[in-house]
Order: sequence, then structure tokens, then C-alpha cells
Amino acid sequence: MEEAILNILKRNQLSVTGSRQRILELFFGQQGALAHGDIEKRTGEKFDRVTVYRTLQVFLNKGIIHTIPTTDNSIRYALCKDECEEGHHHDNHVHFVCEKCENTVCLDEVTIPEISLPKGYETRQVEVIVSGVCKKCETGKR
Amino acid sequence: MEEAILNILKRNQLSVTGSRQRILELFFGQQGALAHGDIEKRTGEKFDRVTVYRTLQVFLNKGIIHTIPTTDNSIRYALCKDECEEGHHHDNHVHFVCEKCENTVCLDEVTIPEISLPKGYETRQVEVIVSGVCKKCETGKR
DNA sequence: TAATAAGATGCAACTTTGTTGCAAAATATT
DNA sequence: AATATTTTGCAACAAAGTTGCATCTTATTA
Repeated sequence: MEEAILNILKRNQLSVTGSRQRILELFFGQQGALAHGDIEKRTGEKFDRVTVYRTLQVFLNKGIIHTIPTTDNSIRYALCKDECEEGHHHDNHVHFVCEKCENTVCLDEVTIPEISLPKGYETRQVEVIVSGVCKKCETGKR
Repeated sequence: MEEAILNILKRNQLSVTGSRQRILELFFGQQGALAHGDIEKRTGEKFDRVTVYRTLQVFLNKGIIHTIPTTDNSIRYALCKDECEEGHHHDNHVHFVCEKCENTVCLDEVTIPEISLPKGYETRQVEVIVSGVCKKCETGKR
């Protein structure tokens, strides 16, 4: 895993720095999405707020992470599964937001169905966000 | 239309005030979605920032408007077509965001297909955001 | 329709979130 | 090991969002 992180950085011609390693670790450490705030909280003592902003920005540009739209003004970020090409993501998977634990996960196994729009509209990307109750909260009813 | 606005307020047991009327007018005045900022700009001289926040909050609670998730930390709001019940929205339509004119519209005529999730997940709401080029920008190529 | 009760508004002060420039420090390159 | 390139932290700032409270407006009732 340590390995994997270095690979990602190398592959994207990014210099290996503490903050980049740490933030990637966070993403690997849980299979959910992270908001900027989350990351800041968990690294706050080690890195400056600004560094977190800039690191996420770099990861986005390189296609290492992608954003998940939300309704609460706190964009969430998640690792891209297959490395996306720079700039262009092809994360055509569904995002799930749990109403109980507030966790957001990528459901890579669920693909997005075709959606045909009225004439004149050109589709470029489709985002699907399903909210409800997740596996853990449902079964474990914690 | 003036009529329609009063109806909405009455139906929801809201007192009729200048800001509420004005903000509803804005929503009726264009069939796209509005971000908080948009509204503030177009009413800024008349109403306080805080009033706009509070008005939108009230409209949301009453189910007069609904939010549209975005990736740019600027939630957008749109009128609910059929009045939703308080608290629960059933706006199962597709949202379209134009990359050129930046406009967001509700495509009421496009319904969201069934999406079956892995076992254990309970679906409560599905949001679909399509981005691309809208009718006007495509044909008018302005 | 005047008096009162209930509710909405504006203001000020504040918190939180995001941005920018620049010098110092760390990483990469030779 | 020396130099060039990047990254980081800091400070200062800008923008977005929140809260309490006094004042004003809208609704209610007699």
C-alpha cells in the first residue's frame, strides 16, 4: 500500500512529499469519500489548510481523485479506481450517500443507465447520486 | 402569476412579505435554477443577505423549492413543480447543467430510470445531473 | 379599524471556508 | 554536493454562511 501510494505519485510525475502521501493514505484508509473538512481535521496538526487545498487541486487535475456533487456545500472527493487520464474522468459509477452515517461511497459495480435527453441537448457527463441507508447501517442497524 | 405567487405563500401558511414575493418572482422569471449568489445580486439593494438565506431556508422546508447538487460549492435552487409535501420532495426528474452558459435547468419530461443497488442498500432518493451543452447553446451556437 | 400577537427583517458581530503572494524549506536533478 | 525546481507555511485577505437581538411588518381579533 505504501507501495501503491508511491506508484501513484511517480506515475503522475509528482514529487513525493509528506502531505501528498498522508492524504492518499487517508483515501486508502477508508473506502468512502472525504470532504475537505474531513481531511483537514485528520491532518490539521501536520499540514497547513492551504496545503490541503492545493494538494487536492493537484490530485484533481491529475485525475487521481474525482469530485462528488453534494447538496450541502461540501464537495466530496474520492479516489479514481482506474487512473483517469489527466483532465478527463470516466467515473461512470453511482455514488451513494447514507442518510444515517453520512458516509459517501462509490458503487463501482453499479453502472449508470443510458439517459436520453430531449432533442438539442448534448450529454457529456452523467452523475448519479443515490441517497438512502447503507449496508452497514441497514444490517448492523447501529 | 402575481396570483400564483400569492397562492404559494398562502397555501404554505407563510406571511406575504416583499422578499418572499420578489424571490419567487425571480424563480418564475426564468426557468433555470438559481444559486444563492444570483439571488443576492438581483435583490441585493432591496434585501439583506441574511434575509435571502432565511427565505430560501423557509422555502426549502416547505417544499416550495428543492436543491440541486453541484461540484462547485454553490448549491442551486429550483422551484418544485408539483408542490412537494413538507420535508419530502419527489422531484424525480433530471437536472441538466450547461457547460457553456452555466445554466441549470430541470428536465421534467425526462424521468429517472430504475437503478438497482447491491443487496443491503436501501434507496430513498435518486439525483441525476447531466452536464453537457444545452439546447440554446447547441443550436444557437451563441 | 385599532390594538395586539406573531412573525420577518436588518444590522452587527462573528465563524468558517476558500484564495493569493511570497519567503523559506524540501524534493528532484545534474 | 550543488543547483534548479517544487512545495510548503504564513500572513493577509475575500467570500460565504450563521446568530442574537432590537425594530418593523404582517396577520389576527375584538
